[in-house]
Parts: sequence; C-alpha cells; structure tokens
Amino acid sequence: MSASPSMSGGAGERTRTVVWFRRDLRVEDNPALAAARRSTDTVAALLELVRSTGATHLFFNHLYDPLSLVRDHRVKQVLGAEGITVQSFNSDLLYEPWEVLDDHGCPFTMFTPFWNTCLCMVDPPAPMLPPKRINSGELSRCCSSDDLIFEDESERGSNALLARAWSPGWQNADKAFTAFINGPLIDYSVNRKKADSANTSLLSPYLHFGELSVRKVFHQVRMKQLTWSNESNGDGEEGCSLFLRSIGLREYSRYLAFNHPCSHEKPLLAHLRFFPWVVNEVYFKVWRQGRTGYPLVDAGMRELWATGWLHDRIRVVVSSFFVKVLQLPWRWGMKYFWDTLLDADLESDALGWQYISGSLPDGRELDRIDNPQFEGYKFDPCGEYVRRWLPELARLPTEWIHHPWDAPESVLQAAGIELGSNYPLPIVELDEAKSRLQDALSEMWELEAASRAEIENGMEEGLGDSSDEPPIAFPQELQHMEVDRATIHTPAMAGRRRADQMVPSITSSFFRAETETELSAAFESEVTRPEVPSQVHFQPQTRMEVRDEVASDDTAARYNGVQQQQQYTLHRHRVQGGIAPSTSEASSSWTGREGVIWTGTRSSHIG
DNA sequence: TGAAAATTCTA
DNA sequence: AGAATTTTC
Repeated sequence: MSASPSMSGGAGERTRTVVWFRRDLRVEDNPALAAARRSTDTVAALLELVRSTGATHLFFNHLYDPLSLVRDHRVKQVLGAEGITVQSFNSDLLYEPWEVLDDHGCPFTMFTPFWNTCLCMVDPPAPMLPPKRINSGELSRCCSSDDLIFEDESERGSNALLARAWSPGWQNADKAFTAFINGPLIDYSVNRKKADSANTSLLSPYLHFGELSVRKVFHQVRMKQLTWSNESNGDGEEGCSLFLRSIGLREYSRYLAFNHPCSHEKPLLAHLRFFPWVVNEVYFKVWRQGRTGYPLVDAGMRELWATGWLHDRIRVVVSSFFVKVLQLPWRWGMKYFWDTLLDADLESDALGWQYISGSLPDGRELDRIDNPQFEGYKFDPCGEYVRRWLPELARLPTEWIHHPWDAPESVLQAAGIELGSNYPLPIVELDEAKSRLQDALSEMWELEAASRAEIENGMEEGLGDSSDEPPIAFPQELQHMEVDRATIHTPAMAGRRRADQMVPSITSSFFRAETETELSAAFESEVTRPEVPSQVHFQPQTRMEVRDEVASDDTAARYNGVQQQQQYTLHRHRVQGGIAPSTSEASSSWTGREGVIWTGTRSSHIG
C-alpha cells in the first residue's frame, strides 16, 4: 500500500506492504491502527489505514487460497467504493492459474501435462529491478516495520536457537540463491536423492515469504541451463530441469488450490472420504517424537523437530508412513507439518499430503506401502543421516542401520542397543500394515459404492451429511504437548497464538466470525470462482474493476463447465452455512522441494 | 543383435 | 508395485 501513486508496476518485487498483506495485518499489535484495535478484519483495518494516511492507491499481490481470494475481492470492492484505486499483481507465480489450460480450455488435473504446458508457454517477464525510490508518505512515520510486533517475549525466547541458523531478509535470500546456482545446482541431478540438505537449494522459506522472486529464480536457472547446454553438460542441464520442476510443483500447488478451493481440507478424489482412518493418538505421538522403530522415519521426524526443515524425499517417507502404515488421518499430519516446518506453505503442503494419501489422480497409489528400510538404503546408503539424528543407533553397522530389528543380538549388544528399551521395535509391522490397509481399502470401496447407490436411488437428500468427510477432531492433547516441548526445544510453534497462523482453514473461528456470510454466499453459487483479477497488469486502470468482474465470470463459467467433466468430485456446494467440519483448525505445510535450515517463527520472518 | 536381467523412476 | 529404461550377456 502506498500513500503515493508514484509507486507503480509492483509486479516484480514485493514490497513490505505486500508482505503484510500476505498474512493479514495484525491490527491489534499495530499502534498506528489503534482505532481498529482488536479487529481481525483486514478490510476494515485497511480502510482505516487508508483514511488515516490519506492514501489514494492500494497495491497488492495475488494469493490463491479461498480465504484470500474472498478477502481480496472484498478489499477491491470496499476500497474501490471509497474511491481508492486498487490494483493487484501476480508476484508469487510464473503464470496465473487461470492462464494455464489444456487444449479444450480446461484446467489440468495432472502435474506433468500442466508443467509441460507451462514450459512451452512464453517465458514469464523477467523480474524488474526494485524501484529506486519509494515515496511512502506518511506511512513510514506512522507504522514502520519496527512498530509492528511480530513475536512476543515467549516467542522470542523459543526462537533464539533457530534464529542462530536462519538469516531472514531478501539480501540473505539472494545470497542463498546465488550460492545455490553457482554451487549445488550443477550436481543437482546426481545429488538430489541424498537425504541431507547440503545439495538442495534451501530456498523454500524465502520463496514462501516473498523474499525471493520465483521469476528471478526461473530466469537465472534457465540461463544456467542454456550455458550448460552449450557446453554439452548433460547432468548440469538435467539438474536445471529437475530443479525447475520443483518450482513447477510449487506453481501447481497454487493451481490446484485455485481450481479446488477446498483442497487443503478435502480429498480431491471423493472416495477418500470413506477411508476408515485410524484415530490413534498414541501412534500420532510416536510418529511426532520419532519413535516408530523405523530409523529413516524417526531420523526425519527428529530433524523436522530440531530444524524445521526436511528434504523433499524424507517428507514423502514420513508422510507416507503416516498415511499408509499408521493410517492416521492425513490432515493431522498436515497440521503438524504446518506447526513445525519453517517453509510451511498451505498450498504446497496440501498438495504434498494429497499426493501421498492417494487423493490426486496422478498421486501415489493408495495401496502401495513404501518400505522405509529400502528407502533408507536408497536415500541414505551409508546411514550417515540416521546416525546424525538418532545417536542411539550411531554405533550400529551400516548393514543393519535401516533395519535394526533384524540385527543379531551380538551386533546390537556391541552397538549398545537394546530394542524396546533405548530404541523401539517397529510400532507396526509392515506386513500387518499391508493387510490392515487392504481391509481399509475394501471397506472404503464398499462404503463408496453404497453411497453412490443411495444417491442413484434419489436419496441424496437423506444423506447430505454422509458425503462429507466424517469429522475427526484434532487431538486436543497435541496443543498442550507441543507448547511444552516447544519451550524445551526450539521450534517454530512455541507459544504461537492461533491468530498468528492465519491458516485459511475454512473453519477457523476467524473465518466464521468475519466472513461467513460472504463465504457461504461465495461457495453457494457455482459462479463463485472468487474474483480472479485477470490481466490486471497492463491495463489502464479505469475500467479495471469492470474487466475484473467480466474476466472472473468468464473464468468461473469455464471452470464450472470443466468441473462436470473432471473426475474430481469436490462438492463445493455443500460447503455452505455451517461449512464443512474440518479436522484441524490449521493446516499444513510441505513443499515438495527445497528448504532452509530455518530459524525464527513464521511470524517473525516477515520483517 | 535380441532377450533377459537389473536398475530407476514415479507429483 | 509396476512401468519404463538401461545394462548385461
């Protein structure tokens, strides 16, 4: 937001204002907004701010989760009606979700064709240089970033350790990026399967918080690729493709969120609603603590807790173990990721968990259980990773490091390990998990068939509720436990207040309180594709609002047409009034990709 | 050169 | 787990 109209074309770099907008202004902490104190309504807060500063223009960048889409649209309406010029931009993505369509003009339902299409499109415009000067008018005086309180004392304390390893800010983002493309990128294709972080870009938190522009990443990696291609460095070139692909996954997560507004809460494939999840809080706790008895899983969970980061592959390992072996409800895991990962990202994490839990057309097969032992030798052949995070196994020879339960007693003794005592036996045997999974799947298909039969018999009125996923309450106990642990350890969630998370969960209290009517209205009518500002950038802005509306209606129409043909069954129309019961009040996190050894809470990153 | 075996990859 | 690709003989 700028008090002066001189700041134009913010499409390239984010500005501080935009960053504020990403996670909702915390009005209650901002002295400049005393009038709006206690308000959690962004629109009211902005209105107040605009009035008090005399701003004439408002600029912001797009977000694609349902909460933001609705809210941002309201901002346009309300502030527009006040005579404020409101202009929004794409800054988070290479291409806007509504720009990427298949031959029939329909949104893709699978990643590969989506990404191939992206790669064939005209390259996104190169990022712009930052403006030489921003005339921030009254704004800088009345609410500089120093006045905004992003963490309280207890948060500050619990973040101290993480802060040592993490360097936020765009300069550091830039440094990390340069280091990556001049270093590990060339060997990315060879090294990417190793479990440790040395070979990954560790950029995901910077990307998440808008400290690094995806378009900049895209262009520079493309240039490297060209260079290596000319030198016929096949590996280097392939590394670039693979790395860009992980950027593509991030794009795709927004794409999915946009096309399926509930994808962070509901499985995209309808039958998953009938899966009989094992509601077992002991399993859940054991998983969180890294005491499952499977070394690779446990090492991952310990690393996650200690550093707030996990390699992409290990995210797949632990989450797939969670869903397939423990058969816990995936949204619990997603919530835990959200709480612990420093690159926690709603869209990316929802994509990841849906992929793992078999909810995507191109996801992993539901009936396939990955064997952590084999994965262990694949990603961590020498056992270094396991030894680093599980000191109790440090003296175990590599031969047994990923399956200590098979090791001869003498070997265990020599390594100082007593299974069941200082390292657990497998909490669930894989064979047992397999048969349990088979049973669960048959049950799921039976229920699904029964439900479909009933619907065909015209009984859908009677079972309106049953087609929603049965609500599985998020374990209460987790809240307390995490706070306890957080004060002892370092990680991210310590003392975080609920409001800080601002997870666009449709069921969050914030949402209900502030926007329920609007949202239900939004989801009720099928014409709701919430207000996608289309082609905003290069238009003179007089007619912009009008064009927006038209464009978004267009998009909506197209979307609805598509919706029928897709195999996804996302009963958006059911999400009304009470709004679908959700497992978790928050959501998830996960990025199929890079990360940073991250330090600091989410809320403290923003500065 | 072709079939069989081994390895790799899967969003 | 299974398809696709590469290596082996």
